[in-house]
Amino acid sequence: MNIGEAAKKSNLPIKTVRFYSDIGLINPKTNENSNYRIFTNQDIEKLLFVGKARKFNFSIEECRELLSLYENRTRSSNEVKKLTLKKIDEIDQKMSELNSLKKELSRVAKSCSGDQRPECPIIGFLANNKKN
Amino acid sequence: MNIGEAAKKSNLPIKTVRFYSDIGLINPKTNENSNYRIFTNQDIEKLLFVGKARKFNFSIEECRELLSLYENRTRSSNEVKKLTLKKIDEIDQKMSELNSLKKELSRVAKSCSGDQRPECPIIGFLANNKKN
DNA sequence: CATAAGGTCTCCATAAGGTGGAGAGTCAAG
DNA sequence: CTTGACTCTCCACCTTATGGAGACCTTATG
Repeated sequence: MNIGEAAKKSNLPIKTVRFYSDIGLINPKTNENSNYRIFTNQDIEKLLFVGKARKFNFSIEECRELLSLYENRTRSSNEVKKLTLKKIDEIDQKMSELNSLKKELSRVAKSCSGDQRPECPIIGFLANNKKN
Repeated sequence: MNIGEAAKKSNLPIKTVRFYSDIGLINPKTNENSNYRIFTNQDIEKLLFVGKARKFNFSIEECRELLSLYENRTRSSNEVKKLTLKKIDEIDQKMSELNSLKKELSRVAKSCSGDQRPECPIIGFLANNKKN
């Protein structure tokens, strides 16, 4: 099938499918006459796989890795699990960063009267390099 | 002072200071002879301000806005507070996204034996386009 | 058969927020 | 004067796409 149908079936924008093909995440064949990309059902499966993995915050390179594990019938589930646990760790880290961020911002926001006067503890906080 | 000292004092990489200067976030004077940038203490303050705001997830454009509020002695604290509350909202949203992401990943990771066998529910999960 | 509409192609630009390197100019010390 | 350390500008690259231009292909219709 052509790229339009492939895009529809994989729920990805055409541009994205073309991009994934450009970077070799998938390798559709090429019609020698028209130069059109030709997608198989297997390509669609891979696109769906990648689409999902991307939604789950796996990077393109991780997707590439997962795809090769996906294709490798002799790989151990261990490798896949390791990648997943690493991803969970990253999410944890990100969340705790965001959490402390939020705490500090909430604190300064609370201390700001938010009125018409120019005095603002938030600005003071951001400008103060000595503490915090 | 020159850019090297400015970078040290503001705890930013030289390249970043130059970048901020290029995009007009700060506007150091220029030595006409050497073409070197000349930074004042006020420039350092601004750099520290931006450095901190960036850490707190304010975008460059938001930093630009904050800087102009910072410099504007007649602005109301209201405007600053509004920007901060918006930022807190964004953080909340991001956190809840990450949270559901983590839940799903944890679930599939838990269901994976992580051994030498190739059977892996994670791969199955990512490959399955029909449900979840 | 010609033409029009719609698909597809490649190439380039843009986004954010920088980072890295090349090659040239500047400055201060020995 | 030379050496080394700084700094300059300009360009490319990173990630993950997205948007448009201009050209080519395919299919349907008159």
